[in-house]
Amino acid sequence: MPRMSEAEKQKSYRRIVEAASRLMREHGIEATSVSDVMKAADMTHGGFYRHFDSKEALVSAAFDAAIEDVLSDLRDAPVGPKREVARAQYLARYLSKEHVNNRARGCPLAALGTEIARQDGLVNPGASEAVEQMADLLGKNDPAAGGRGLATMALLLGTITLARIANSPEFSQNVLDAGKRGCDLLEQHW
Amino acid sequence: MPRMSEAEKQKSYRRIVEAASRLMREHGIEATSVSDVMKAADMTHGGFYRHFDSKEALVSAAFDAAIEDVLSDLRDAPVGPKREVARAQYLARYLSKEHVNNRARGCPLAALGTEIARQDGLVNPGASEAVEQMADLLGKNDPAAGGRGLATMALLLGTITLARIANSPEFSQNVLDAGKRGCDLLEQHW
DNA sequence: TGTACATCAGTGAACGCGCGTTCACTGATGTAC
DNA sequence: TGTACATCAGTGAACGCGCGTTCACTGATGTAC
Repeated sequence: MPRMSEAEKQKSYRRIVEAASRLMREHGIEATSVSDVMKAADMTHGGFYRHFDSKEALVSAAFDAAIEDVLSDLRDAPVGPKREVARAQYLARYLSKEHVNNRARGCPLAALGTEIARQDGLVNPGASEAVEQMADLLGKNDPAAGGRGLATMALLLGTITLARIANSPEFSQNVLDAGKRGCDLLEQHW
Repeated sequence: MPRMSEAEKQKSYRRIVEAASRLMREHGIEATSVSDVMKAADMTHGGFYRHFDSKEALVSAAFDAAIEDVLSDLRDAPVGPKREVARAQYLARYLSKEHVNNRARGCPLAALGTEIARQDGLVNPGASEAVEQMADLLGKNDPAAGGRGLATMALLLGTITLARIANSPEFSQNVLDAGKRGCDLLEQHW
């Protein structure tokens, strides 16, 4: 039945990136194979290279898509009180049980952080930019407080990681509560 | 020339665990093969299974060794003012450029955190215990402050992860400075 | 203490397997006239 | 508008490779008498 139309090709591309973004957050980059991704996108592995030069290129696209996925609400809220509401919502959602348990749809930095910190290739510039962007969104409201966004972000990221390592729901909740309190303190006293 | 004496076998075991602990922190668990580890321990891969049932068992031992490596100074300091000094030193070393750049000898939670959060097998109980232990050491001095250790730990972990993702030394240093200031605030106001 | 023998730490070839990537092929799509 | 042809998205077999693990083998170690 090939060949597909240009419009169909774009749909395929989006299915591939979406599947990769989900699977890699869930299982990690190395543990997600090109075949896994293509299966999840309802295709066979052979067609992959009509869309990407390499797995590495897919990783980069999937990471960017995940960042967009997770940051767009906050970024698109107009500066002012609406932004503040969006920010509070963002923090509450970030430090929730749902986020701890739903890696596939959660923050890609929390899902892949240590794996990305090791990669020297294509992803790294995108990841570094993502950190700056997210820190800006979290911290910039009082411009004197340069590092508050970064510290908040580090606390969020670390909290989710620890909450996911915790091997009981109670301990995991303790971690989340400590992270929340820490966030509040940073906000009040920075 | 085999077989080796019992004493030699124990030395081999320690070389394997030490090499694994170093290589896995540096390159990640999945990216470190049994062969890589055995080569680094000056042996061939075949002998590995005289010491471990599987790679998974090695991961567990290597993780525990890394935790011991990184936490023993702090744990062994006697409670009281000496413990406080050790704690301050620990924080300063944790949030240093050297720690950012020396993954192989650094905190295994910062090196492997998101990879371990995904593992359901042997490592997880050890990792969860390590979190509790480290949080205790960091936070317990005023016992009312239950979660302070956890929050501090999350902030440390997240800061190192972000500092390693940052793609310029300046940005990386900004992250470290923000983390330090955050730590101080948690300490003063918790 | 000396001898005979079982044990087993380490070697290196081999196993099946899944990985990332390539390729000949198919046939609908897009294009040129 | 219709026809002839090049393009190329997707298929599925195949590639070399490195993985975790197994195994027959070696010979020094440890043990029993």
